[in-house]
Amino acid sequence: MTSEDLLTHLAAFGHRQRLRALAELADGRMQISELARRLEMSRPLLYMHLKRLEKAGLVTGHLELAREGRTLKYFELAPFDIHLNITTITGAVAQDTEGHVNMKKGTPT
Amino acid sequence: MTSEDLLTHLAAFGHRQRLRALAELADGRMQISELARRLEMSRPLLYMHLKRLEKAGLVTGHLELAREGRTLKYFELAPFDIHLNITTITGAVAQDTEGHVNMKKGTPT
DNA sequence: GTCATGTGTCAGTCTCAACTTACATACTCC
DNA sequence: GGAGTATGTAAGTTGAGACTGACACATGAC
Repeated sequence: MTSEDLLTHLAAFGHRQRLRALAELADGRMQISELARRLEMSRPLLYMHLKRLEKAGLVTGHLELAREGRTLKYFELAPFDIHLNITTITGAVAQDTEGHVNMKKGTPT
Repeated sequence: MTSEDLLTHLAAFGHRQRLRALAELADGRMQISELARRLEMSRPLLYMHLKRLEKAGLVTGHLELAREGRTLKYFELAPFDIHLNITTITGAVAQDTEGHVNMKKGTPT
């Protein structure tokens, strides 16, 4: 894991509302509007948080058609378990310095 | 661990320069100025980062008098190992809701 | 048709962390 | 007395993330 990835994860975790959202999803999948009501936050705001969580790979979302034809978007937890210790950190930072020549993606060959 | 504590830790970790500082300190203790030179960042800026790390309990700093009478401040790693998984998060969030009556310090009676 | 529900997004505002520059102090060596 | 190095801090700028409000669209029920 590069420090880039590690920081993406840490940034995703590092907010109270997102921790609460993850905790809610621990019970099972839930649709956005329902989750917004439970967390008592505006839907656009929750939407932003969920996007961030999804980008980090901590949750997954997918649209579904309900019986009535209405489209509902459900989010559910993705499994994760990050050990935050000095070994993880030095490893991540080391990968950066190793790849400092091609820190930008691409140039694989 | 409350979510307050968890967020403090996550915020402390969640910055590239602080990860680099932690990685440097993995080799052993170091004084501020030396560390600033190695990381190629301004001393006040590093100072701020170290304060944040110290507040989260990830590093410890202490002044020392060098032979020449000069005061040097050394920082060294504190042991830490946080498992970032859904159990940790739900536990932290649960502690918040338990104490939601007196989330603010004080007002005990 | 209107009303209620759902999703998706945009244009703003606002707060705070990050960062720079500058200052003060203390010590050593010349 | 400098000049050099160290710590500690304060004032100011800046940029990103958090947040609100409003809009668009679709569907079902009345």
